[in-house]
Amino acid sequence: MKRAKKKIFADFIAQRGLKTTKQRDIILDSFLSSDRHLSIEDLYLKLRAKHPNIGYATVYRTLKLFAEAGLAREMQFGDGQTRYEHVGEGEHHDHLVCTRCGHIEEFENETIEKLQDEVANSRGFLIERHRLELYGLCSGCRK
Amino acid sequence: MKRAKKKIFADFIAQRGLKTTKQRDIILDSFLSSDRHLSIEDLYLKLRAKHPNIGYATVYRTLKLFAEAGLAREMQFGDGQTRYEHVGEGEHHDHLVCTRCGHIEEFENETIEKLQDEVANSRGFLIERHRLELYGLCSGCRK
DNA sequence: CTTTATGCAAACTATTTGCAACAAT
DNA sequence: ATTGTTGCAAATAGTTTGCATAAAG
Repeated sequence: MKRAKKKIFADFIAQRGLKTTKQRDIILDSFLSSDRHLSIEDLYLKLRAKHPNIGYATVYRTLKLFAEAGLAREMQFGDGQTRYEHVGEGEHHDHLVCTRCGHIEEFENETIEKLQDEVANSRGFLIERHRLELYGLCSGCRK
Repeated sequence: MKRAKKKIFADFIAQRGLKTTKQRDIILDSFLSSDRHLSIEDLYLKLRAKHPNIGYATVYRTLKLFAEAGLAREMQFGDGQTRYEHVGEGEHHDHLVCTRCGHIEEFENETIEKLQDEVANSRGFLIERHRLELYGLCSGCRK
């Protein structure tokens, strides 16, 4: 799966006439073996630990490339930190966000999606995407 | 209704030992007679037209006060602009956002809310609040 | 060789803060 | 008088960009 995603990125790079670089390899590798909702800063710090001379700008630019390649998606959970979440093909999910510890869980619910479509239809809206986030205390933090 | 909200704010101000000022009156008045999802910048520009010497910082600070007083709620729709929406007591609604013209509509759906609670319960989450936004083309922009 | 990528620092955007002058109580 | 408020400019946080140098094709 990590292999498959690397392939996707390699193809994307090739097809756009871009170049394979050491940095992109490192960043992709680190991204793929990280938490599914990593903030840019966290990824940057994680990278710096092993590769002290990698630049912040490169991380930003490379994450944008991942997004264009369809490997990642930019997300904001309102804490002022942009996160990139891992994207699998065609998959979609929503989020539970713990306001205390920051833990993020994913969920899917067919019925909710269906109801959303109904709402949109009744208003003449054509939905492209949506976001649904439930904020509160995770089971761990409730105690 | 505008009157009622002004009363709420006046009470809030009094009860906190804060002061009534010309600026706060002007900003509240302008806020109350604006679009329900106004960006800070839009409000600022609107204000500047009549009151050229009002400061950006004052607008920021005052809007935060409105939020604390329960008159407004801070919202982000991902375009880098913070908006403040009007809040009525106990009311909650979600949003349809047009990605082309920026139009924002509100909707409510009991069933979706109920399903959200179920999801949260099944994960042991205690929901404090949620956000649901449907992005796409509004009826006008579909043509 | 030619073109793209990198790292750094400077630029930018949205927002917040310090502070002296000012207004409300 | 006292305390909170304003407007400005400077500070901050997150992100983007210009550019000379370096690396990939």
